[in-house]
Amino acid sequence: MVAGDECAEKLPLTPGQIQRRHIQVALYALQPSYCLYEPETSEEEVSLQSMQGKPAADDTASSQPGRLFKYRRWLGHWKPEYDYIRTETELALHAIYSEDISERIGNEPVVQALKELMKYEMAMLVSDDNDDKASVRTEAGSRSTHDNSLVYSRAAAMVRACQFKIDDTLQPEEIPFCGEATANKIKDIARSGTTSVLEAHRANEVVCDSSGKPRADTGGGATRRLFMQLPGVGAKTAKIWYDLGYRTYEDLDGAIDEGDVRSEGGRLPISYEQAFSLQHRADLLEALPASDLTDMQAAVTEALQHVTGDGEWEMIVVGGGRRSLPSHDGDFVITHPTRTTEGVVRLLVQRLVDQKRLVPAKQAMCRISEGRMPAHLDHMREHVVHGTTMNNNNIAVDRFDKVFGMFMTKSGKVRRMDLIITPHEEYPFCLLGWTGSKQYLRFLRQHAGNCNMLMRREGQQSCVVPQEGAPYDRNGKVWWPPGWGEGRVVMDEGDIMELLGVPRREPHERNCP
DNA sequence: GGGCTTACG
DNA sequence: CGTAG
DNA sequence: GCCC
Repeated sequence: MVAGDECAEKLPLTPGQIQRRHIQVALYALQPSYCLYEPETSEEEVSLQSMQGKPAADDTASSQPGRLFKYRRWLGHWKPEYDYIRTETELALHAIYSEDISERIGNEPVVQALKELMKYEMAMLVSDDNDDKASVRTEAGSRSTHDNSLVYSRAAAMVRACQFKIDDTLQPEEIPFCGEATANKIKDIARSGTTSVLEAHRANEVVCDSSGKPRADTGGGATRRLFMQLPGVGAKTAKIWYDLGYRTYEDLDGAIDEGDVRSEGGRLPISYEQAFSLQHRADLLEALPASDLTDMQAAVTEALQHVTGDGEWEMIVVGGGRRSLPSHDGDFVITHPTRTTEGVVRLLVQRLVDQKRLVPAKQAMCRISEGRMPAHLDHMREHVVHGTTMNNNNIAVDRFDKVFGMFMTKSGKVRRMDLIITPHEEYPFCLLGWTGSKQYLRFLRQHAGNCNMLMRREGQQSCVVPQEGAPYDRNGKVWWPPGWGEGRVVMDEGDIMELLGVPRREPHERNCP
């Protein structure tokens, strides 16, 4: 209580004011999109801008109506209102990302090749402590492997959504996020099934950039990616192992068998978590059968019942599993319609360990985190105080209590399991955030950002959800998106999409790779 | 020319 | 450093 | 490497 009072003293705005302001900022910026569905409001909008002395030409110059019309073949259809979509990102959210569809059209091999390229780029992503900015800037274009992986990820998503069969006549302007360099790679892949960079990675060779220069630290892609498949092994460790000359899992086994590990004065640096993953790699690299998910569900439900004495807990599959993809782990969101979720994580983990269903933290990866994010709240207040907008519009995947651990199935297999625990009010946000896909969320975040929309809730403060006060337009009049009004609250993921002005999409339609 | 996540353990 | 969507 |  004392802390709360101090907080209120320090800040000129109450939480209610902060929240109201954000809704105002957010929905305002969304208005132009919505207006197109209602032409008469659109005219109001324009005249309003002139009245406020804002050059209306500013908006029209940077975004000509119909600029994205060239992508109609990609999208497969076109509606008049799409002429007013301003960014590729927003258009991307109107597409459907379904593996089945891209398979049927025949583009899935291209998707898989681009996805593979993306993964190699992630494997190359090692933060070099000793690189000065000069070396980063020497070449125009590809600045870091992270940048490259983003390019491939977006390209793979665009190809998966593409409604025509891609061949080697592809032009860059036919697909969003595909410039000349990416289009050339896609054409290679469409023609021959592969491209030079991909072959280089597969052969553990050093990779060249688009200007033909060899890129630093790019050797060993295939091996490093192999090592990275083990839970607890990231790009850095994989590179270290590769540089030490290890090439296969058996090489690592051998080092351990011979006691040639760093903790015993030997060569191989390997943590106990990593050694566990290596030992159980056969289980961990397998796709989970559905029976494992029900096994997890039963064990966790029992544990929740046991530690809280309550049988009303809800637990649903998220992640790739919810998007109807085979998964290498079990992801679950857990919530309760009435009870507080506070403190449940630790009790839950304790019970699962006692029951021998979760491998204890001393033997393998078992990370518990509690999502509070006080720093972020302050950050948000800062922006509200200064009337600026925030750039980080995450649908938080981070603010929930969670467990990343190793589950023992009844059949004796080891499986990665993630549990995310959320208060009931935040359930739709949690579901959306943890159902993904990663790239779908990137598009959603970026679109939210373009609209100055905030996609976070902090406790009782809602940023997107207009359940604690009406939003206003620039006249100071109450304004709602179509279909929304006083008293309507976000009930599901679709409501969040609607508030962001994008079509509702089922989980299996969010499979951007 | 800047952005392309972030916070936790 | 590794983790998650 | 592509978009804003």
